[in-house]
Amino acid sequence: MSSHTINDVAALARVSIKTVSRVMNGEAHVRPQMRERVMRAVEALKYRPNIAARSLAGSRSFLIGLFCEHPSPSYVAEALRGAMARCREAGYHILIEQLWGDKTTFRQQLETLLTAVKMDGVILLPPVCDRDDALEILDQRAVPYVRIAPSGQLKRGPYVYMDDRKAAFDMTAHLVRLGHKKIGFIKGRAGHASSSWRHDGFQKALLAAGLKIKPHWIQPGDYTMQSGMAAAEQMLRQKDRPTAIFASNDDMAFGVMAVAQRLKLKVPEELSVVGFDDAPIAQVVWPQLTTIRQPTMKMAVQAASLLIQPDKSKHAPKGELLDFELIVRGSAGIPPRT
Amino acid sequence: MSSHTINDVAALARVSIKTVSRVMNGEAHVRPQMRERVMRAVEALKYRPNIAARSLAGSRSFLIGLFCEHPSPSYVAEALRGAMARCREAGYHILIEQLWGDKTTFRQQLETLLTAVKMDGVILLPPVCDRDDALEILDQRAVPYVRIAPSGQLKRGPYVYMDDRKAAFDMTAHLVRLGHKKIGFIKGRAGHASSSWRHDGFQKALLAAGLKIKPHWIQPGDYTMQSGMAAAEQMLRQKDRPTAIFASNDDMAFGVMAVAQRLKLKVPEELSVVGFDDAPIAQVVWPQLTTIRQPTMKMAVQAASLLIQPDKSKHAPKGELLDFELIVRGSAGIPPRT
DNA sequence: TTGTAAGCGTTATCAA
DNA sequence: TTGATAACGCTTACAA
Repeated sequence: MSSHTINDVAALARVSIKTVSRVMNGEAHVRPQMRERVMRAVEALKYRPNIAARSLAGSRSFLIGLFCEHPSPSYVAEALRGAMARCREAGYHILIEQLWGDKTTFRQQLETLLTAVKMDGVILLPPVCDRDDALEILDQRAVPYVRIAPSGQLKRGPYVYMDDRKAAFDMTAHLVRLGHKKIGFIKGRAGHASSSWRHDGFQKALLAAGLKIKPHWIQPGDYTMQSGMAAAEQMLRQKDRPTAIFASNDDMAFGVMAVAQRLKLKVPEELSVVGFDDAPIAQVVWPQLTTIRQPTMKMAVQAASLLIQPDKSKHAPKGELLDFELIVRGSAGIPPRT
Repeated sequence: MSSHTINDVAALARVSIKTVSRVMNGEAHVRPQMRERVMRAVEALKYRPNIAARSLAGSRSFLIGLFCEHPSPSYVAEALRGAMARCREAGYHILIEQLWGDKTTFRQQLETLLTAVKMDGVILLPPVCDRDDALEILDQRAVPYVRIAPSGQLKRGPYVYMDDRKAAFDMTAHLVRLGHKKIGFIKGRAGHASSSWRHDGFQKALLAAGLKIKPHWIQPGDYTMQSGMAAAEQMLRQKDRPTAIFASNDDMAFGVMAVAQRLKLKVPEELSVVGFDDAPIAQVVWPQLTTIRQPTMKMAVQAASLLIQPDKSKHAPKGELLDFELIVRGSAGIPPRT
């Protein structure tokens, strides 16, 4: 019962271990007849190559690192799902690691990690994917990596992403299509690349629709529910208030909904609210939130694929664009008649 | 720069590789002087033992598996945090794996996994921790495991858990202390062990307080928000309605809150609502939900510890009890005057 | 207390 | 197209 080794398989198939190795790795130059003989022995013994031995002897470890700063955000779970699914197909495994701290701590953690365990590649989740020090160490050690939705350093290495600007554009266009002419916007945290992209998309869409951009309909925010509430207060307490509010993320949109409720403004009859992210809660609040969904799982699948089957061509694109999803739920409707 | 091996360290410290090995593994019978000489070399070269080589040669792999059915639930992230923290201290790493499916699929997945990679131990999260087939395979291969909050098979192997019955008892006592005499209860999904424990604790507390248990104040549920809404309808539409409702989990409590809002019953002024789990949303709804918090992170720390330093004593307890937390927030208050 | 030598289960080298 | 044999970096016996 104790697991068999390559020697057992070789003995049973009456070939050398090298031939078994060739078959297991799908190498060429093996006669079909031999291949089949080996496969039969493999099946019979339920042989599975030992990952540690492979890692030690060969150039592959069948281990892929997934680095995050914190495992709680829902996109981490999504990414995990995608990465695990793709890895399982290919016989790879996910080593999940938490990385954080100032440059010194971080560097030490990462160096220790990389020398202790050889990884065939690494998937970098936000915000780790935006750390210069991480990229520097990985580059230096020639550990392949793919970043998920990075917000900067786009020339540094391969990444998968979605177009925040276009998503914000489309969401705004959706509101316009519903008939809204007075649309408010709550910006994300200053300094975050996503903040400016989303804001940009919003403005482009208003311009394209020939709508006015009133300064007091654009409020600052920092991606927290509190900031969403504050921004909503500002916009809704005024005489000339918007009929729809586009918050740069879901948390702020929930803040808007809370304020609307307090002001006895019915959503969506009197005020449409839309967000960005599709947080799990978006389906729990009432009305459910119209929002943008990042294809996080697909991104992780893609990232894992890039690491498992590295694209040898020199012309491999640095960034792979994946489609977002505009999720229409109940929180946005036609504007009230005036 | 390319990572150094044990030979480099031995050469630099002018000792044999065996001595280096002894030092790295904290073995006894090494003179302090030697130990220090080795340590200096280790520091100088920033040497870290290669995990694959250790795994192949020795009895430890420094790999701990974390098995879940789905990575999304918030307790998975919590457990991940705990396990990663504990593992990092000890130089271990977390291999996270998704396991699911019918007996055949599941068995195949697990067997493949276990023969491919040697793990020093495995942490089993719900609901995987309650699968006979999982325990059977692990037992058979003598892979150490610790289950987190299992709901059955308590004699089969070590586990960490919290006392659901006592938690439900305490929560009920909390409502009684606030002055409630008419308390409704929504049961969890039939068949789940937690359902009966929680129900049991509730009943014990009512008895202890000398309060009546009215049949129509106890409603069935299945842990979904919908079932919570249905149960709340039943209880609140009647003349003689409870002043407080204890839902067996947070999702159902949210359902209760939604119904209360629809019926224009103010929470907590006219109706107190409490839940169980401390889901992330519990802090987002308004009023915030009074609930019970499982010490999931601590459980995972404990579980990892048990695997890293296996308790050799024969008297090792099968189950380690950890304290829950009763989190008092705004959704429960004193009952309305009649 | 220290060191030598033999594996661990693969892949890589190179000859057949 | 195949196969002996030497790594890979470490732990484990066992000897000194």
